[in-house]
Amino acid sequence: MEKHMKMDKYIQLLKKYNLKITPQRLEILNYLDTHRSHPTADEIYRYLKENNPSLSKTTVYNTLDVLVDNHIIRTLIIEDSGKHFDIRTNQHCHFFCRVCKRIIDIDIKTCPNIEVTASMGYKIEEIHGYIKGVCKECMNKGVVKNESRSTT
Amino acid sequence: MEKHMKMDKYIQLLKKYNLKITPQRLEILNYLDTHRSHPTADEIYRYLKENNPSLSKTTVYNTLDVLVDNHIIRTLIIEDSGKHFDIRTNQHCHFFCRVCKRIIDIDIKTCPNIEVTASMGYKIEEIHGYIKGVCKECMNKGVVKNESRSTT
DNA sequence: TACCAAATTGTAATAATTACAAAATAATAA
DNA sequence: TTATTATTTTGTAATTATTACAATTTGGTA
Repeated sequence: MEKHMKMDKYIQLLKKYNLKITPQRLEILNYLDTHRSHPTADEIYRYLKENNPSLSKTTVYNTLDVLVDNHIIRTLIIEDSGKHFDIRTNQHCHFFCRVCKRIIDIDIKTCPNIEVTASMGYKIEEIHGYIKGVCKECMNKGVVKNESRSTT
Repeated sequence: MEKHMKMDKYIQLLKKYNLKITPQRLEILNYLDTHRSHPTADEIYRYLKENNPSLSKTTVYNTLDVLVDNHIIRTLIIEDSGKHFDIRTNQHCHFFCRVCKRIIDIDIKTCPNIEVTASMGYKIEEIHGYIKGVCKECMNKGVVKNESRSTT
């Protein structure tokens, strides 16, 4: 998709939520849409700072907060390296590879345990599933042996 | 269980993993075993400091690291308020109530998606399931309405 | 009982995030 | 098009959780 088409998409998105349209918000949305590696606020900041030296880190944090509050993006907390952000809001979980450090999207069906939990009287608003281990690419490189030990 | 019986249990546990037996480690294990509310390092520190004013926060962090490395306890990352620690290492997931802020253990069966992920070539080492919403007690107090909106 | 590796302690440093106030700007109405 | 105003952006300072590090102390063993 061409850049101005994408920007138009983000403008519509912001309008839908009654959010003001600012160049900073558009660039941050574009970054998240283009880089689906689940970046941190700092990664987004360092990249966008290149073409916009007056960008403030506070703006990045504020914008991400606003996007999360409006459910346009999701927060991911993996390990303790701070928050990561995900523009995919459909049902999926994450795999963190301890070798290559990537956070990989895993598309799954809703876990039956969720239904069980709901039926116990809990009001469910967010589901976070996160698996840690070694991804298939790193396994194929033979860095790690394959006796699965599940530390639940 | 009496205190000296419990302490004996922790001594055996530390011995099993070839860890030196120190009063600090015993007190931290006892705290985690007695307070299963998934405390943070700081909560543990502030409590134990009362009876042991010379306790250092670094010791609490070091000890928790050692216990995690030996799989005696687990780390939980809920929201962004820092790490929480859990002495239960059997298969379960967590529910975070956004009203009362408690982290509640939910005993569940292994999610079938794990098996699917493993069969795709991923080596699975840790599974973290965390649901956010409103717990049944807070729901019963009527603070929140019950139209479930699942933000997955 | 003496030794030594490991653990504990206190302080200083770091990293991620938030608070805050001043300046700039987007949306709206005249 | 311009003026108005609420919102957003910016930069700096503060905060919080955590880690680094070196000196001191201590648990386990010979």
